[in-house]
Amino acid sequence: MSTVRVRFAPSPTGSLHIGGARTALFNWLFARHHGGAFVLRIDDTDTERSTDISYREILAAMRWLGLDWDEGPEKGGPYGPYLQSQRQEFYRQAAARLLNEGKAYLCYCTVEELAARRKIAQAEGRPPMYDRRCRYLTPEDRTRLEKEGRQPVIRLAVPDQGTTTVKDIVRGDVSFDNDTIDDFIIVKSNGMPTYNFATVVDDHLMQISHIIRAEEHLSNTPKQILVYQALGYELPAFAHVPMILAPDRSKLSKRHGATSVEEYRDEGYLPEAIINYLALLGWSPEGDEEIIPLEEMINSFSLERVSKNAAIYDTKKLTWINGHYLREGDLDRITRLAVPFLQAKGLLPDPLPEKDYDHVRAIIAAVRDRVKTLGEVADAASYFFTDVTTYEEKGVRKHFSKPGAAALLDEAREELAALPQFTAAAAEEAYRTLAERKGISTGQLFHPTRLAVTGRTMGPGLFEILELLGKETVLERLSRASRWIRENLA
RNA sequence: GGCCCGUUAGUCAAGGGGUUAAGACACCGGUCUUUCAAGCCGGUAACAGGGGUUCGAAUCCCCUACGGGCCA
Repeated sequence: MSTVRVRFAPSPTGSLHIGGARTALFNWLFARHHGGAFVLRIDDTDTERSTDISYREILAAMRWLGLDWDEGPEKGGPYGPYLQSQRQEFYRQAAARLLNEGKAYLCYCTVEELAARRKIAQAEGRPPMYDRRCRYLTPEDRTRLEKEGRQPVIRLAVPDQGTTTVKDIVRGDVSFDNDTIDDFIIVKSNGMPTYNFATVVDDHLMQISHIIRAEEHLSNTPKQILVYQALGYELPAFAHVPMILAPDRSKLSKRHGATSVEEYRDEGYLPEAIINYLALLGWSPEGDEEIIPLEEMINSFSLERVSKNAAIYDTKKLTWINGHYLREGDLDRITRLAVPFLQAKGLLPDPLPEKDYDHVRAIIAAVRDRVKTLGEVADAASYFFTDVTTYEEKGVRKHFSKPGAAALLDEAREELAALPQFTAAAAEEAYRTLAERKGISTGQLFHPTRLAVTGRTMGPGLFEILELLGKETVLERLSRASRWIRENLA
């Protein structure tokens, strides 16, 4: 079996978006499944749009997701450099060879001329393809055109008959008639290679065995195959994975809300949740499981089980998966990840004093069952770190408005104040005894207390909250609530 | 416009000639509970349309529609 080598080749023109991350993940899973190499290559040939910030963001996002590359930027490898902008010499050589062998030619037509001819062709109902007029230029023509100061492009001499078939692992054989492919440009007038050319040269030089990429590249593949053939390169295997679309079925873009990995990270999604969700978008394991540990993903991943149809990106399931990992994840790790979110809201000092860590961890343990993201942890836990100044209106109506509500809180406060050991169990016992003595239901006592100490009607178990808050705070909040009721509801 | 790909519930998605057409998210109901979640139990909901082929089509073929992509 020949070695599996795959690559992910993003353009550094923005942050790593969900679609790119999914493509990267499929490549990564395929490589890990086969014990092959996952290569990261940066397609920065578009010097206008490529930025260093984007480059760094993409690398950071890949690392954050855990998609480590075996060869690539900041890592190196035997087939570098891994930035296309630094590989000009390879493209130049390949193009020169094609020119020499008569498989490519210089074209002096200007963009304006081309546009004009295209317009005419369309008006006459002909396909707007390049008419190949420079393919058969005489040396005299060429000198004349060059004297005019024209900067030539290099075009591939495409056969005008026959078909080119893409053998695609996901979609089967897809054929294109060669006469629908024009003599496309492989090197621009500024000397830069086009995508269809550079990618072939690099994939060959880097010994890529399987090209796994988004479906939008399927239509470009016959052109690339023609380049492979002209250059005498062996063809890799192709696998075009379906696109990820926005809820309105259009291409995913910024106007659809969060679409980049960074944004999800900042909202408090866990990398393993994003990986898990993305894996399920376009691929399905054989069983019924939706929560799939990474190991198992690697074991069971195969391109044969990648679906053909585009998927609409919907965050509801992602959020559910995230909630799952938040609940099940190692508590220390979740705590470490949650702390920055609490600090960002000003609920915790930065850095967090070592002595406070256990307390914070206990709070995270109490609230993480009822939230879906780390961002929500901060909301859910706010009253542990800041005073309660307002009470949820619905709760006030239900629990504070009854006659005697304030007196009841006072009474409860007395009981708690008398406790020698302020623990959840002791508080609960005191409360149950008090409720019984007063002949009221436990709820009639529990609900107003919860509202008094948290300002809310929902949350973790009441006595867990009391213990976490500590005696002093609880007593203080009970008196404050009692006072508030007398002042506002009397 | 030409070429290419696709179409199973709101969403992901299994199923590839014979199935009561899986499962998950979401939604709704029940249960548990001091609340809210989680968990558990249950429910609503789908083969784009039309022609073939076949004893039999979600599954194979053709057309149409719709969606998407590529080329400028």
